[in-house]
Amino acid sequence: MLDIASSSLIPKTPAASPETPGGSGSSALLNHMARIMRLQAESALAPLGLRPRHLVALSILRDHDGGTQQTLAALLSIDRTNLVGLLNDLETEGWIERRRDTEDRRRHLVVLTETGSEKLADAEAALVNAEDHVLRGLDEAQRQQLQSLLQLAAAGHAAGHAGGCTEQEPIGHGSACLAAQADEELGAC
Amino acid sequence: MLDIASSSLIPKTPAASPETPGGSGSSALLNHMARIMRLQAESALAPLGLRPRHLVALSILRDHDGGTQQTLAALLSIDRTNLVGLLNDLETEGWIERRRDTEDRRRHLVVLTETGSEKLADAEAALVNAEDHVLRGLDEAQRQQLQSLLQLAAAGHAAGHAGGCTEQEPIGHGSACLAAQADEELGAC
DNA sequence: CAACTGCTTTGCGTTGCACAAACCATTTGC
DNA sequence: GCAAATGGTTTGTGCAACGCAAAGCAGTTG
Repeated sequence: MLDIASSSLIPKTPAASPETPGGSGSSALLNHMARIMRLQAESALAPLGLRPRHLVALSILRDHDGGTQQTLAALLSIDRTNLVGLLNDLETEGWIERRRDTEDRRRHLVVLTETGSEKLADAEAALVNAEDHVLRGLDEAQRQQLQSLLQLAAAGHAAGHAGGCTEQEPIGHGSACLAAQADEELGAC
Repeated sequence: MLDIASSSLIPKTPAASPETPGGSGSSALLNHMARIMRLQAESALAPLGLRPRHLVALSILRDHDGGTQQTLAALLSIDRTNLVGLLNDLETEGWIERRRDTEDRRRHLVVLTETGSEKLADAEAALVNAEDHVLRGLDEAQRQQLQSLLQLAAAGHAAGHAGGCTEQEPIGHGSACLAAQADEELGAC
């Protein structure tokens, strides 16, 4: 006999009880919602010549303008050889510039150009409908709340680089953090 | 001259103002945080023989047990040929079963097995540290809040399938939703 | 000046998909 | 009764987004 009660598309219980310490279940939910958002974002961004990974990089650059490639790779948690390719895309379009650090000419400082800032603003305007659609289960206040919490989490992650280990290393490895070292150097200048 | 003020890892301004209608900026933040979470999750899940996409599928199944493959594909927003491969993985491990629908023998109903429920619980226990680490910028109440908002968003997405178009189609296409059709059929039984 | 660092290029491999075509079993509608 | 449609499966191709390794160049450091 068909089990009707359990076959509805509407979830019957939350994945984790609200009182669960450490909030287990966030991982699956983040993955799931991010994937759905990305599918919508790809359609919205394609006419602008952007891909979601470009958007993420430009957003991070807006907040961390003028940092080194090392710190960017750490913030984005990607391999530096992949960062090079990503920045090549953005530079080719004129959205960023690599500027040689006068204090250490081995380094580039990566800055968002005016064109890049405008493109990012265009992209975010293009995404409003996509985000409204994907987040239609939330009201306006809840969307703001989600955004704020994600921003706090991202800031905590960035700050964690200043004080801890790289994301690529699983938790517990004690090696010095590249971003932390770079940040300390900048702080000392 | 090195621009110290703009080179810190700590973001200087939020990506979007809290009063921005539609909360633009969620897309980049979701992508970014999901990727960071996934990197940690992969390490935590590997000893259990799970990958993040397995975790997402098992989590969705816990909430939507006994649904058809069609509705699962719609919920997960993946192509049905990819769903077959994903379910083959889960079935091989004994975490799910495909049961023939006695009312329509073309269909399988996909159910989480007891082994699968246990494996999912194990996975979530393994992820507690990863989630604590990735979300260390949030306090306990904020993590619960984030989880609740993501669950609401996921529920809204699932409900949206009951009443609207598929995720694969960009917003605005008016074709009938497969999941909506399936859910209506189930509701009528 | 050797050793190290920041970045770049090239190459290889894996994962997670989308998409297409073809097929089988079953149901539906005329 | 049968053609058309449906649910699922298999095979194949291609692509994006990575990780990782090796090698090399320019520049800095001790």
